[in-house]
Amino acid sequence: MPVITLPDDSQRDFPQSPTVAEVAASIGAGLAKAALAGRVDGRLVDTSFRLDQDAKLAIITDRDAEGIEIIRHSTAHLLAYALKELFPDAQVTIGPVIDNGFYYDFACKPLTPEDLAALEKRMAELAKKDFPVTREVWQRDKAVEFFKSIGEHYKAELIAAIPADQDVSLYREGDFIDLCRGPHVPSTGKLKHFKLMKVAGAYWRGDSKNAQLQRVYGTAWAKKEELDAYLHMLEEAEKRDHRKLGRQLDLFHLQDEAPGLVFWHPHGWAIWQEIEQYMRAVYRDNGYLEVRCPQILDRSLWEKSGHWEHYKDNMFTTESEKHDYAVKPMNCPGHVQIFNTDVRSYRDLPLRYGEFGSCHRNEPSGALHGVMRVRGFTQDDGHIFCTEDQIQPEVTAFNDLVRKVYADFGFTDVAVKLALRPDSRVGEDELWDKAESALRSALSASGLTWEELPGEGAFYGPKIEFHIKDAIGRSWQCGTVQVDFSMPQRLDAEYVGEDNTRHTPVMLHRAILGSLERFIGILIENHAGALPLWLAPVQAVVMNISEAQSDYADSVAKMLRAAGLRVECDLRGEKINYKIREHSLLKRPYLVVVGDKEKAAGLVALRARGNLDLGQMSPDALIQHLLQECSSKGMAV
RNA sequence: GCCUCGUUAGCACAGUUGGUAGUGCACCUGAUUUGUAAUCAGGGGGUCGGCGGUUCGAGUCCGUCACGGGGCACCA
Repeated sequence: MPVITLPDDSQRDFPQSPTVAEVAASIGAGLAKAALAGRVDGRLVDTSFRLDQDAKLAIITDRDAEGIEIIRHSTAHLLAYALKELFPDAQVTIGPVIDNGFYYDFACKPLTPEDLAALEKRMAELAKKDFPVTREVWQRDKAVEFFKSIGEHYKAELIAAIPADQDVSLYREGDFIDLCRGPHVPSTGKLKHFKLMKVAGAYWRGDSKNAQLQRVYGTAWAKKEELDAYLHMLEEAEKRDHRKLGRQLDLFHLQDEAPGLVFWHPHGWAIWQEIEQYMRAVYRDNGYLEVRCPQILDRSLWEKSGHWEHYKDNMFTTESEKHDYAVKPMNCPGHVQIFNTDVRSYRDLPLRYGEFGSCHRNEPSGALHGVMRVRGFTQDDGHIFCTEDQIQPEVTAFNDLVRKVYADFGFTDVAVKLALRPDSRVGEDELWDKAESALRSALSASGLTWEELPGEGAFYGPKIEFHIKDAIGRSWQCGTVQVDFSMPQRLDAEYVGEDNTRHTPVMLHRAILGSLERFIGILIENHAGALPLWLAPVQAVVMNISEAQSDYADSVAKMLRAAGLRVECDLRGEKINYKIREHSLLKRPYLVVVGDKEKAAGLVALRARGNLDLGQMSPDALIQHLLQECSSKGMAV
């Protein structure tokens, strides 16, 4: 007679072993209806699961995170069911849950958008029939045979990879049966708010040598409002697309003759310069020495650094007078060359070099995306040469610096990840232990919490990654700090220690913004093009109402420019409404209007982005207002 | 690089079952001198991505190449 303990610690006795669904029903009819699954002693199970001994049980509904995952997972199965109905020759493979939804990979003919619409319709029909979803346990070999017999060879291959002595669970709904660990919703009627998003190619087992499958992406939610909100977020993301805004706001362009390389227009370059000058001050105020290294270096150096062997496919190479050269894909070897030009003492360490390093990498054409992923980019790259004992304090200081810089750009939600040793790596395990624990203690010392990613580190050392969250909830990896024991050695960097013998320094690779191109793209999307005043390419537009005030307008613009502000002057013979509209669409932070009244009083009328009337003020007061907002890095609305 | 969907004026798009191209904005000219999100009138502009094919006839159908979007793979 099992005793079931519920999350509120209340206990219920049952005369015989109840199922999860029966326990839910004993609590209330509403809960019975809402139940999607159960968590029994921490393990997720179907509502049909029978509790034959004492257990802790939580009923999972769509208000639980697990509930939504189960809905998404079951919706993926529903998609497979619908697809097998429409295309009986198709083979199913895998269909996992992902952020906001799910996907399912199929071996079948290429799917069109019309196919997606038809699939979605069929899914809705199948859901409406409210088929029970039932679980069956099979012997592994029988399951393999069964899937082979119905022509599901991918599925058979997946099951064959499961140990022979292990039973497998299959789920059946209507005429469809699929291998799955579960749990699933009790019936297809629980699946109401979903949408198929897109179809794309994907490789079997994620390997480009394998067959290409058709991957259908979908989204699924517990409530209609959640689905609508998600679709709205996607629309919002589309509106914020930096490629579109880059053209509308005349910031940059790309063209066929220079794939993955950006032409920065005057307004885009103004943003760039503001950021570069800001970061230059960050270097200066934090003990970095700015340097500049050559773009092109001889092959022999790249061979020594290991790039020629490990990174050649991504490097642009060139030849002159029988010498091979490569355009630099990274700045680190150059910085080591500067380090090596003198005998360094332990007293010189830590030695920090910073560079706005322009790098080129021959990225695959399919990887290119606006200014976010390019072939030519500039990093706010720095390398710190230090001793092993200095790793921890240097990394701690860097953690603080990164978050301060992000805050200045308006990003306060920063996730930290620690990527640990990969299988293929250089260096003794002892060194890795030391490096990883130095990074961990640096993170603790900074008061940060972090997620660890085993196996994701670089071959030369572990790394911390900083991910910033933007205004619509998307996450972008920007900053990183990496410990490198290998390159200083390969490139013969040395310092003389306290013991008067030569040692190899440790090198920390670090970047805060990552690539300037990409960071500007992120800023554009984060602010939907309406950059905060200090970054805005044009900070104010002075405009006259009629020709009579053009001299005065011009003199106001000159005063603002003399104060260091980026200002345009619009003296065209257009109506003020027209000018306001045009400059508002260009997302200019401030519009300065002067008419006869302002001219006579020596004032200006100020309008801020977002339709805000700030009234009249003197040009001096305006300048104070703008400069103060710039220095506070005040955020755009 | 692979799969897929696209490519029509500077930009955003329309173009019905094949019958030698349209709309809006932008641009140019003229008039208007305007008080906080579009003044009026006129005008110019396209080898419909390239090449080949089917056809009396192709923006429209077929093939191919280039480029772009999305995804996959890649991202030291």
